Amino acid sequence: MPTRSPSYKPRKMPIQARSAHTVEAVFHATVQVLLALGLERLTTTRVAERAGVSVGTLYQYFPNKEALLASVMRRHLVGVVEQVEAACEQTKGHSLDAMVSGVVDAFVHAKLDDANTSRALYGVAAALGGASLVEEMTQRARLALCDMLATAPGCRFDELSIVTYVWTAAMIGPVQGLLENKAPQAAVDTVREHLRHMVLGYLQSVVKTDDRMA
Amino acid sequence: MPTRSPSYKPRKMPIQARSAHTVEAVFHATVQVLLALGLERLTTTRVAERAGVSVGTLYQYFPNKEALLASVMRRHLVGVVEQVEAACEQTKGHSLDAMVSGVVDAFVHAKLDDANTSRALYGVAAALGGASLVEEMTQRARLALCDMLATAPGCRFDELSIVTYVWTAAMIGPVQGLLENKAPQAAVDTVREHLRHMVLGYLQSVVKTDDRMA
Amino acid sequence: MPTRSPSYKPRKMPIQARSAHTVEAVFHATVQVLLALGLERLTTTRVAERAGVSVGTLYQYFPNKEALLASVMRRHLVGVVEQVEAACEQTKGHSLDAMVSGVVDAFVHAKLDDANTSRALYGVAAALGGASLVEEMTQRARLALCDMLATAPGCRFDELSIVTYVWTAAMIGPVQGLLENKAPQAAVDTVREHLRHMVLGYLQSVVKTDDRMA
Amino acid sequence: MPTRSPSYKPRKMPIQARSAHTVEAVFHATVQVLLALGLERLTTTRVAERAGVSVGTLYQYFPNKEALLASVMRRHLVGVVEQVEAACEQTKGHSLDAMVSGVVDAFVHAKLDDANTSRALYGVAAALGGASLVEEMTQRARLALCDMLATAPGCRFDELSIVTYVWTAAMIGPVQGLLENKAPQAAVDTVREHLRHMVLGYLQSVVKTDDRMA
DNA sequence: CATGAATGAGTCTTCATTCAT
DNA sequence: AATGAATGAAGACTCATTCAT
Repeated sequence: MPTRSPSYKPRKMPIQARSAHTVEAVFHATVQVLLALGLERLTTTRVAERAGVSVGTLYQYFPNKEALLASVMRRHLVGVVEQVEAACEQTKGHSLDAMVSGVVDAFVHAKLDDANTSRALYGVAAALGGASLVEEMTQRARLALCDMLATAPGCRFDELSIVTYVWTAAMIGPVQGLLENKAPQAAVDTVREHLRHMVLGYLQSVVKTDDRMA
Repeated sequence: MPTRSPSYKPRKMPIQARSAHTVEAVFHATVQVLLALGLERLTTTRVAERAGVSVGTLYQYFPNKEALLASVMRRHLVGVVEQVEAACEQTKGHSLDAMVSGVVDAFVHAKLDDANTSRALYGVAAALGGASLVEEMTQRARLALCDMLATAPGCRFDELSIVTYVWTAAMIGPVQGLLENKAPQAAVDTVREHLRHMVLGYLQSVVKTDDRMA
Repeated sequence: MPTRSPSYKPRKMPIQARSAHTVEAVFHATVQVLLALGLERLTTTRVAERAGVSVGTLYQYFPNKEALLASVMRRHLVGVVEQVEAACEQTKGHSLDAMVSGVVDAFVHAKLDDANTSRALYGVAAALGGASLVEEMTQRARLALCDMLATAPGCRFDELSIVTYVWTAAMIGPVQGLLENKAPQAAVDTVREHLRHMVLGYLQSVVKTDDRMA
Repeated sequence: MPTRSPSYKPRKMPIQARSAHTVEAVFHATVQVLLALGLERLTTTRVAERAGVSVGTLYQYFPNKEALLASVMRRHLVGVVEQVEAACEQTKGHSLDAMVSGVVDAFVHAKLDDANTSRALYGVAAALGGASLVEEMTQRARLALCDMLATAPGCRFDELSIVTYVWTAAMIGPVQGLLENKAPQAAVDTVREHLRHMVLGYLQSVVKTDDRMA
């Protein structure tokens, strides 16, 4: 019987690569099943099949169904939030108008870019009891918005936390509807334009402008 | 206060009233179970128990679980939409500001007034595949908004359907969050105030004013 | 408070007439439901509905579902057996040929005359545990056949009970198939002709003829 | 006989054999339950229990209760039909008498050999709406009979399809009764003898003999 | 007697999860 | 690590039967 080789990380790359590939396949399969059959009929077996692995393997990577869904959700949300954060970072110090355009565009773009996943995940959040995941991501976004707004030249906001709350919460609905084709004429650009107007109009009506002298 | 009639036929309850009472109890129980256990663990048996009737009875009034949920949903949505429609009707011909205040207040009021149901039903819509119910009610609300906006003195809106779409879709998120205590400080009045500003700011930035004088 | 009138049979006729009418309606409805939905989906409620009465009323006339089915079954079988018995009676003393023709024709006629009921009841017998009903009716028919065969001039049968058993059992299948359109060409007359040949051929090959001398 | 290989991987049972074993157990259990409790009280759970597996396992092999019953049915019918087909094949070119004896004996033997299953399945066909299964198997048998009869020396049959129809349909009843002990004296051999006489008598009375000589 | 709402035990079927191979 | 057969608790829904009106 040969002694165990002392190398604790044998074939590290290939194995990790395989893992990564499997996880990727499972994520993709989850979205596919969600899209094709809905959350109601999403079963772990079905996902595994679609991913080309066995259920057992799926359970090697995710402790249970809920964790799987949460993972998919998290991945999507992180992607969206990161784009929003980037937009916030980039428009720091610019005009309110530029900020709003940047953020709204980033959000719409992030959602539509990954439209299938967005659509698939609609409804999953609610099923994930508490939805603290969404809460967490929303917080991150709001924090970024806060930081950005603080750099708006000549602007000051009372109740900043409410402002970011309303902004984020109000922005989601119209975009979600876009994904479901509930928006009239499916005019993505038009809706984005309107969203910009809405948010900008909102901010302007609650901002305290530093009076112009000095 | 009239004395009770001698009740010469002591039917415990008129047959029709009994039915109505049962349905009412089931509706109420559904919301209770939803609130206490969530959609995931909402069983028809559980609902029936909570309602103080047998499953069989429940199935005498609702063909299946989905129909039950849809009924509860519809009832709630109709209630909300009707209040919005009433607000629209009442502010016809008034200023944009009055319209926005009226509608926003009506919506917030309707939702918070029936807060438990609202909270309970969050997530149910998604589970009701297609959710054409929500769609239908949203249409009604948007139609009412159209009619109302058409009477705003000196105002004209291009893309009215988009305007009502964005308005309704944007208004829902912040209010829903309010119900879930996701809003900071839980300041209902403040959020309502902000919503008014947001919608008004939005409308003003997309309206074409008849600058007839000058 | 008037004393009970001593007449023990008040409104006898009308009531019995109503009863008879109700029973009739229920019988008819049972067959209809059986034909339309099959035994599997035959429910007492459904039968009552179709009969235009309430379930409660149905249960006033039949103690339970099984009894209802047994009643319908019995009625049908009695009808058929009686026709066979009559045919037996009428051909007593005639030739074997005449007997066979008489019985086969009577049986086929009885079944096809009440074809809907026959079709509907196929399968019910098996569900009526034991099917002692069928057994009972078959006995009656066989007894009649015995009596009749005993009068066939110049014929004697060993194992008469086996003969009647085989005769009855063999005759049923082909006729049942006729009802279900399983017979080729749906040629009722041809099948009947063949049945006659079959039974006659059978009897002739097992009969002991009294040698012709006087 | 080779010695068992050292079995270096003591799999309790090769995976395929396990499946086959499970299916076999379920089939057997179905018949047992049918015999002991009847179709009415046959539950998938009950069958699974009797088979020593869980319901879930049963459903891994049969999509639903109906399919299970149909499988058991088909298996039985195929077994019977194959024996009839074999008998037909073997008596090709022989005398009518030999043909009839061969087929009748084969049928009776097949049924009685698998008597439990036969008894159990009585009544199942009717519950399997449409019962196209029985129809299908009957067709196979009739086809074989056709082929066989075509080789009877000096015999020609008009309406061959009717002949095979009547033959098969008539043969079933008496044998089924035998299984249920409805035949008097339970004299299997006697009934078989009678069946032979019946069928032979039938065929002789409808055959057109080539009276080539004379 | 008629009615039909209520009952609840009993069925079929699904699916998350485990574990022997 | 991978596999996928096995598990069995749980849920949706039905329906024979009863009984208050």
